[in-house]
Amino acid sequence: MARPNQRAQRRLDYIPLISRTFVDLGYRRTTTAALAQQCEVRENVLYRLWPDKRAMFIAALDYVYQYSEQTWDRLLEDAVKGEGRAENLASPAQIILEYEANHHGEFGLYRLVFTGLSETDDPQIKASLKDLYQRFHGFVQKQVDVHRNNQNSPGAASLIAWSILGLGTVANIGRELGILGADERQQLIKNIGGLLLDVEIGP
Amino acid sequence: MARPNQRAQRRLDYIPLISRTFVDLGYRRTTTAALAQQCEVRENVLYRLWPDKRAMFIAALDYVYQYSEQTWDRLLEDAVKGEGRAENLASPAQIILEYEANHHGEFGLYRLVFTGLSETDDPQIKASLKDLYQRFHGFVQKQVDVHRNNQNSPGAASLIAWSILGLGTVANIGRELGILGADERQQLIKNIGGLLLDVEIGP
DNA sequence: AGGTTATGTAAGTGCATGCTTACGGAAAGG
DNA sequence: CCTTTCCGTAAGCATGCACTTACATAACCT
Repeated sequence: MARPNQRAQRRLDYIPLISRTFVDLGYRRTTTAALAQQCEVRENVLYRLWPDKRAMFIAALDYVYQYSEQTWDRLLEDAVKGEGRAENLASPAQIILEYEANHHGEFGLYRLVFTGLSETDDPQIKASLKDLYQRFHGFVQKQVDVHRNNQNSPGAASLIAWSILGLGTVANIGRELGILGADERQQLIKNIGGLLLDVEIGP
Repeated sequence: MARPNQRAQRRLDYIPLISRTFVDLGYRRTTTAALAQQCEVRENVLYRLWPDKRAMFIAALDYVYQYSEQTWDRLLEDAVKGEGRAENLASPAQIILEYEANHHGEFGLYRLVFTGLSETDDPQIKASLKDLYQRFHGFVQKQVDVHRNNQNSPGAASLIAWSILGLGTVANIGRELGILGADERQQLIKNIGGLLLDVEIGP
């Protein structure tokens, strides 16, 4: 026997570059040649790590979401640490809203989702996208639940989480198209998002 | 001279079919061959009516949005007529929310937008999309303004309109991916949307 | 050392696809 | 009737692109 394969590691090396390419170009416009160039290898090197282009895209989806969630988690951890001395009353949900209001989806999560939504005839891509969105919604819902102390009707947090996802989505579309200014975007996420967190939902 | 051309009319004949194809397949997966087949003509007939595939897509965008807005306008007219005798207190905004809660974006407007968003490197497509979204936002904002009697801070209606667009967007994504059930979708648009209409926005 | 396997480089293949060209015929105006 | 312009059909072209094959080299294990 000889040479243990390091495919797992190499996948990890290339995935950020691959993700960036899919984010910038979209699924269809991303050619395998472009991916290879971005990774500074030949195309067939990538084909030794994934069976086809679709698999590369799915891996990118997974990576970008995981990376985003990790970022939010770290953000919350840091907030907890810094909270010792101050009268910081912000809930995790508020902290994330504040953060997202001032950042601009730099991971490209939404762009991947948009381009993926044009490929939902492919069962695997659709399934990956579904999984991503469920995790995303679940994550937000958890924060909403904590914020509200689970005190309201059980479905409320889910609805609010969806609404907040909607805010983020439309904020990104507006920015992408150059319609929504930075200040308006900020208000949208922070003010409306903040209102949604505390909204009372009747039957 | 001979034979006045009827290109305008023929464009009108084909655009619904072309739109449907773009909605179903997305921009990239829609081949000119598929468009031609759908219209029951040869490809080159379409190329006599539009300079290229992109122009066909832009025409489809325009058509689908116009059709949607027309539908809402008619809905409001009908509501006004039927209102004579009853104690119907619903505002136009509420009527549209109610309608959208029970329908499912059958015009495919959102699907066109999603697929178009992967083509925003093309200046013409981006410009068309921007125009569409501005009209869409303007339309919703107008309804919100009427509902609120312009009484609040000037920016409020715009923010609320964006939020409602967000609700519609995420509702369509959730449905597309099979995550959001019909009932939850309905609540999202009607209940949360209704709350947003009357929300008070502080400074 | 030697054999096995991963990795690098290069070229190529087959098909899909946006778009074009060529031509025969039909309709309308003079 | 005759000319001019539009319309239908068919074939084709050039390119782009996902994916493959072939082979040389370098790394690792026993």
